[in-house]
This record gives sequence, structure tokens and C-alpha cells, in this order.
Amino acid sequence: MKERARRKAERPGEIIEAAFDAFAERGFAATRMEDVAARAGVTKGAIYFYFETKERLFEEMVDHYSRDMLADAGAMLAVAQGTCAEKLRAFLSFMYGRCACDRRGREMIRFMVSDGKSFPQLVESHHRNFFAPAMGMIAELLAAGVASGDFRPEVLKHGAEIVIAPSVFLTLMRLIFGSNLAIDEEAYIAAHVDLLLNGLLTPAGRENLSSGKACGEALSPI
Amino acid sequence: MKERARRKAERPGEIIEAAFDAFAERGFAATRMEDVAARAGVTKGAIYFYFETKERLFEEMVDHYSRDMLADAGAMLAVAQGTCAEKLRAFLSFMYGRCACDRRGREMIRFMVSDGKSFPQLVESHHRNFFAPAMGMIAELLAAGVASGDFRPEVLKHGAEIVIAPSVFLTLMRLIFGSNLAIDEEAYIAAHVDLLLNGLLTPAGRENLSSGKACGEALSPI
Amino acid sequence: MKERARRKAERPGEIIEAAFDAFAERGFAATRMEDVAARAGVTKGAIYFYFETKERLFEEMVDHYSRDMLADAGAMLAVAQGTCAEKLRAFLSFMYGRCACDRRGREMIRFMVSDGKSFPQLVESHHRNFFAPAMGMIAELLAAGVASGDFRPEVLKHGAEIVIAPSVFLTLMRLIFGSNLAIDEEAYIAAHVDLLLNGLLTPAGRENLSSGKACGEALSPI
Amino acid sequence: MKERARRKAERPGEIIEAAFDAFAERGFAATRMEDVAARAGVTKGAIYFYFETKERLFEEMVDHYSRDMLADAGAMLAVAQGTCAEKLRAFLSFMYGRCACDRRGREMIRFMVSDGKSFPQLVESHHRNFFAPAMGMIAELLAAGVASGDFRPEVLKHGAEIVIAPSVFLTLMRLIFGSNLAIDEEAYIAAHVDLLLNGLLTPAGRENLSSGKACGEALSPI
DNA sequence: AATGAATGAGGGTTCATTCAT
DNA sequence: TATGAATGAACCCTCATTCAT
Repeated sequence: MKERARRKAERPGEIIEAAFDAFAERGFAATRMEDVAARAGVTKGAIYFYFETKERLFEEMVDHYSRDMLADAGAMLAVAQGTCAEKLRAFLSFMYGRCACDRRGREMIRFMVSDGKSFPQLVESHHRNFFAPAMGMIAELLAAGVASGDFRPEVLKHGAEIVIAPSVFLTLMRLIFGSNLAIDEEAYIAAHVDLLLNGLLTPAGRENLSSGKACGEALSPI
Repeated sequence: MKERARRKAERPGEIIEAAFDAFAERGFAATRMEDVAARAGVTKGAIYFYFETKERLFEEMVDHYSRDMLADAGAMLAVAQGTCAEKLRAFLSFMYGRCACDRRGREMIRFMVSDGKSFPQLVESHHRNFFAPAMGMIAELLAAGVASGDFRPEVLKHGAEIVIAPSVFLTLMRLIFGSNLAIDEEAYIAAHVDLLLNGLLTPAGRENLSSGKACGEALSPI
Repeated sequence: MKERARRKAERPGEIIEAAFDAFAERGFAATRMEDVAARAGVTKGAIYFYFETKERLFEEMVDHYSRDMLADAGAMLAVAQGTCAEKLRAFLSFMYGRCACDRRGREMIRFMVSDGKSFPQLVESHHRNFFAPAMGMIAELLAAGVASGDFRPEVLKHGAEIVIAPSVFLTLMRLIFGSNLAIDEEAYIAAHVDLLLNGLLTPAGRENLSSGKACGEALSPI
Repeated sequence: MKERARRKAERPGEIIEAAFDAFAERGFAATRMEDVAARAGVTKGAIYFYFETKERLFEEMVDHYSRDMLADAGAMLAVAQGTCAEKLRAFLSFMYGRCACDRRGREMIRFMVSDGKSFPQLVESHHRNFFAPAMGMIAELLAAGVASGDFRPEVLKHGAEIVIAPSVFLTLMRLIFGSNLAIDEEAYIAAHVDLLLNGLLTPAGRENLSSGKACGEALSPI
């Protein structure tokens, strides 16, 4: 039987998944290696066969899920098409799908908040790989919209943050209040997009949105 | 001597302040009672004279700062006047002052995110005392604006969350990226208010805003 | 009661004694902190109140007994008088008393042999503080004897090591064979001194020895 | 294939050599089976194919080198010839060659000192096979010398220990101070032999030494 | 009121040993 | 034969908590 080989190849992944759950549940400091081990169905010692220390396990776990998110984001952006407003919608859709509603992305934020001070390189890498590029992409998109006359020029400064804030806010509420939070997700997103576009668009932009005219430039990938 | 009495009365407060700093620095689990004691200028044992356990110290510390925020919020709301848009501005001003920019409010959010699962009553109380009332107040305010024709009716559903999201987003960025975050706070707030009002107001509302007509109802206090 | 203060002052010493016994019994690596604690009549944790790590405990224990030996050696040398041969006898007497027969000195040698590679500064300090000075002193003594015509000039090179070797040899036998070693200590020392002086002395020296003529120079202290 | 068979036959020896190096380097307790395995170029598991436990590996390793030394000693003694003094010289030469200067013999002493208490049968066997016979042989040799008038009768009691002490002393210095020890080995041995014979020989013995008259009895082998 | 020595229950990590492959 | 993943029993060290002073 190839059982042995199969396990060997999959163990690190299983442990990383278990680590994600365990760390998400109780935070880095309060999680015991034994908790992780139990979730992974192995004993404490086995973890040390694959990961040097608790810190390394945490880092590699975060890295692992970061890579996933990065790949998804790149893929998403490569295919976004249509008017500036439609591109914006596509981007927000990704944000909601990956950050607010997907547990993985959500808990990554918790890790940043809870343990970022203990793992500064984790924060830095997140900033470099996600936050800055994402902000940059939206800023570009907004600038393109302003250039094409679709968006009001006031959004050039810090518009990007304002634009995505509601999706992150929803994420945060979920992190804090969990499933107790009674929010109609679809309505929430609709409200976000409505308010956003209404605040963003020029009269000309509104016309373009209904007529479906494409936004001038293509977005650069992450 | 009076000195002794003074110390006695102030000790719990000093310890609570120290606890805030210590827990904010490293999180609940990773903070040692001795860290707190050292910051408060006492020894471990002294803390146990005032607080039963580490958990209780944490809870009472959070309670203490919650009460402060609660008082401030109540005061602020009692005096908000003017048009609906101006009331909204006043509210946002409070949000930025207390959450995004004030360290105290900011770290309270960190406590929620990091240790909320271990202290559910803390989360619940925060929800009951802050989140729900604040959302309710804004919802009322928005409803009033819609009723008076100032605000577009689309904001009735989940508009409140969208409205405050950027201020909380800024808070979160500060929590995660700390002082490394290069954001022009004034411009950020200006962008927020601009985009928000532009998205929110009806044509009639725009006129009212410039003419300074007050919004119909008063807001209920928290 | 002053019980508390008394214990506090004496605890480190008690722990060091316990550490000596424990480390002598099983070696550094095989000794558990709990062994030391049990011998000292405290719990594991208490040791860490006084000593940072197991390594530091070991080092401080060795330092402690080294200081004792150093003081004794200095005192001994200050008072050695008489002919060169008599001074030599006095020195050997010290060697036997402190190294071969005293458990403390004996186990210090075991620590050097067993754990010297892990504690190189311990070895270096032992070399600097004991071995080199002791060899130097004997070499001086031998040189003085050669100068006065009492000792044969052949001993000038490496005579010091040959001279003390039997006392160290006895120490080593005790370390290895323990109480199983059936050696008549007095006879052993007598044989050592007899063979040594017989090999060392010139015909003139023999006369001086019986007539009690003092050796020219005084020895320098350690 | 022959290669496989060759390896099979040599593996235990390779592991024993690796074990010697590893245990000599860090001591029994601090040495990991993996250290041994790495030195032997195999994996941990392979060692357990040849040796039941870490303890057994240690014991068999010591046994192995003991047998080597035993064989050498026997061979040496069988051919020693000449005067008593010359036989003594031959014996010392063996001591220096096998104990003081040969790494193998030297480290055996370290094992005795460091781990003898944990392996009492090892100590006992060493005593029975080496120490006691060697002492006995020298004692016999000295007795023969006394009987023949070559040696002074004072050496009959404990003379053997005194006689070999300097060679063991040099060994010990090497064990403790390693290569930092600056000793001119040839001069050291010369000083030893000079002082020893001078202390040992009667006037008649001196004559015999120069004239080369053989010592009466043959030595019994170990 | 406060100290700080001491406890004791863990938690992270190591490592001798096993066993399926 | 040999591998190396896995186990589980320790071991070092930490820290919340207690209590005599």
C-alpha cells in the first residue's frame, strides 16, 4: 500500500490546515501545539518533524494561505473587463468573496491584528503583497475613471481606501461578532455599490455605465 | 499619612492603565502579570489585592475604557445639531476622534478581535452598548434624511454600516500597520465625507446642505 | 520569625550544594533540574528564581567551589616554610588534601573531564587560576632547589608535572573506582614522597634535608 | 551482490567507530542516536538493527576498544626483555603510547570518569582487565627488581601507582585541556623516566642498568 | 497594603525507540 | 537491510497564583 507515501506528502498540508483552525480559534499564544496535533490527528512530536518551532509553523501557515490569495487575486484581475465601474464592481466582488465572506481571508486579518506585532515580517509581507498592490490597483482604476471623465476628480486622493472600506468593515464585524451578526449580505453589497457609484460617478459616467462603454486602460496585474 | 491613602485610591486605576498598555502590546495570552506589574510600578502580588485573576483584570480594564467611551458618545450626541448631513458629519467626527485616531478606542477593537472568543460577554456588551446603538443612531439619522428628502432612499438598508466603514477601516489599518501607515488623515476624512455625501444626497439634499436647513428629528442618545 | 529572611539568604547556597551533589552523581546532561530541586528540598520552579538556566546553575556552582579552592591554596602557600624539600612536602600535602582526598576537589576534576567541552570558559578559568599557577609554583620551587644545589638539574624541564602526578593519579582512581579502591592512603603518600625525594635530591640535598637547612627563596603566592 | 555483503559485515564496526567519536565528543547522555547515525552515514533506524539500545551500543563500543587495548598489552608484555629498568621503560612506553598519546585509550578514560557510575560493569571490567593486572605486573616487576637488588625496597608498597602516575597525568591533562596543552612530550617522558629511575634504583641497580644485566624473572602476561 | 519567595501545572521541544514500507 | 515518519515520555522552563511576612 502506498498509504505511507500518501501520508508523508499530505501531512504538512494537514498540519497547516489544523494550525489554521487552531490559531484562528484561540490566537497564537493561547494555542498549544497539542491542540494543533489533535486537530491534525497526530501527536505533538510529529509536528516537529515538519516544522521547526511553533513560530515557524505559524509563519508557514500564513505564507501558505497568502500564496493562495495572491494567486486568486492575480487571476481575477487578469480577466476584469468592461467600464471602469464594472471593473470596480469586479474588484469589490473579489474583496467580498475573499475577505469578507471567505473564512480564510477573514482569519488572515485576525492574525494580522492579533499577532502582527510578534511577526512583523508577516505584516510587512502582507503590506507589500496585498495591501499596497490592491490599493494601487484601485487607485489606478479610479485615476483611469477620472481621466475618462467617468469618475469625479475628488476621489483621486485616498479614494481607494474609501472604496473598499465597507467590504473590510463587514469582514471585521464578522471577525468580532461571528455568526451572531445578522446581516443580509446581498443587500449589504448592493448598498455599498449603490452608494459608492452614486458618490463616484459624474453625470457622464452614469451614462457610460448604462450604455456599457469600456473604460480606457487595462489594469496592471498585481 | 495622606500619601498612603492617595496611593490606595489610585492604585487600581494605575494598574488598569498599565494593563491596557501591556495587553495592547502583546495580547492577553502573551502578557504576563509581571509585565503589568512592572508597568504599574508594583509587584505581582499587589495586583492580586485588587483583581482576582488575570481574566478579571482584563475584563475590568476593558469595562473601564468602555465606560469612558460610552460617556463621550452620549455627550457628543446630545449636542449634535444642524442638517442631517451636519449631524452625520458630527457623528463621523466622533468616530474618527474616538476610534481611528484615539489609541484607546483603537486598541479596544484589537481586544475584540484578538480575545473576543475568550471573553464572549465582553463582545456581547460591546455589541449591546456600542455597535447596535451606534448603528441604530445612524440608521435613524439616515431614515430622517430620507424622510426629509435629503437622502436617497436606497440607503435605508445597511446604509449605516457603509457610512461608518471608512473610519473603521482607517482604524484597522492603524492597528495592523501602525505608524508605518502613511496616510494624510485630514485628506482621508475629507475624501470620506465628500464621497459619502455625494453618494447619499438627493439633489434637494444638496441644496439644503448649502442653505443649512436643519434635519427634522433629534437623535436619540445612546 | 526571621525564617523567611534566613531561607532567602541561604537558598542559593543550598541549591548550589544540591547541584554539586546531583551533577557529581550523574553528570551535567543526565541530571534533571528536578533532581537538584529535590535534593535542595524545593520545587523545580524555585531554582529558576535564583539561577537563570541549568547551564548557569552549573557554572555558578563550579565557580563557587573554585573560589573556595583558590582561597585555600593561597593561604597554604603563604605559610609554607623550611627547606625546598619541606616546601615540596607541604605542597603535596595540600594537593592530597584538596584534590585526592577532598570530595569537592575531586569532583571538580570530574566536571572538567565530563563537561569541559561544553563549558570551555570553565576549563580556561581552571587552567588560568589553578593549573598554570600551581605548575608555576612548583617549577619555581624546583628551580630554587636546583639553584641551591638541593635538587638535580634534570628536573627543570617538566619536573613539576612529574612531581604532582601521583596525587592526581590517586584522585583519578578514586573518581573512577570510587570506594572500591583499596588503597592505604598514608602508605601511598609516603611512597610518593619517598620515591620523589630520592629521585629529586642531590647528595648535598639529602644532607640538607636531614639537617633542616632552609631553602633560599620564598615562594610567590598564587 | 558482494557490495551489499561487504557493507553488512562492516556496518557494526562503522557504527561503533562513529559511536566512539560521538560519545567522546559530547558524552553519553548528550549524544543523540542521530549524531551517531550521521557520523556512520546511516539513519537512526539502522543502528537499532545492530544494537538494541543506546546503552548497549555504548557498552559494545567500549568493549570493542577494550579488547583492542587488551590484545596490544598482552603482545607488548610477551616480548619485554632486558634488565628490570628496561622492562619498566618498555612498560611506560606502552602506557604513553596507548594511554597518554593514543586518542582511543585517552577517551576510554573519559568514558570511565564521565559515565562510569551509569555503567558500573564497564568500570568493573576495566578494573579487572586492565587496572588490576597492570598494577600487578608493575608490582611484580618492582618486586623482582627489589629481589635482585636493583630497586630500593621502599617501592614495594604502592610503588606501582607512583611509577605510572605521570603517564596517566599527561593523559588527564590532554583530556581536560586538549590541544591547548603545550607540552613537549619527549622531554616529559624523559623527565619521568629520569626522575623515576633515579628514585627507584639502588647504587647496584644503577650499575646493572649501564651494564645491561637482565632482570631475573619474566613478567606474567596480563 | 504590599512584597517576593515559592509552588505546581503546564507548554514547547527533544529524542530514544518502533514499525510499516 | 535500511529508511524515516511517528510516537510518547521526559525535560527545561514559564507563569498564574498563593501566602508568610
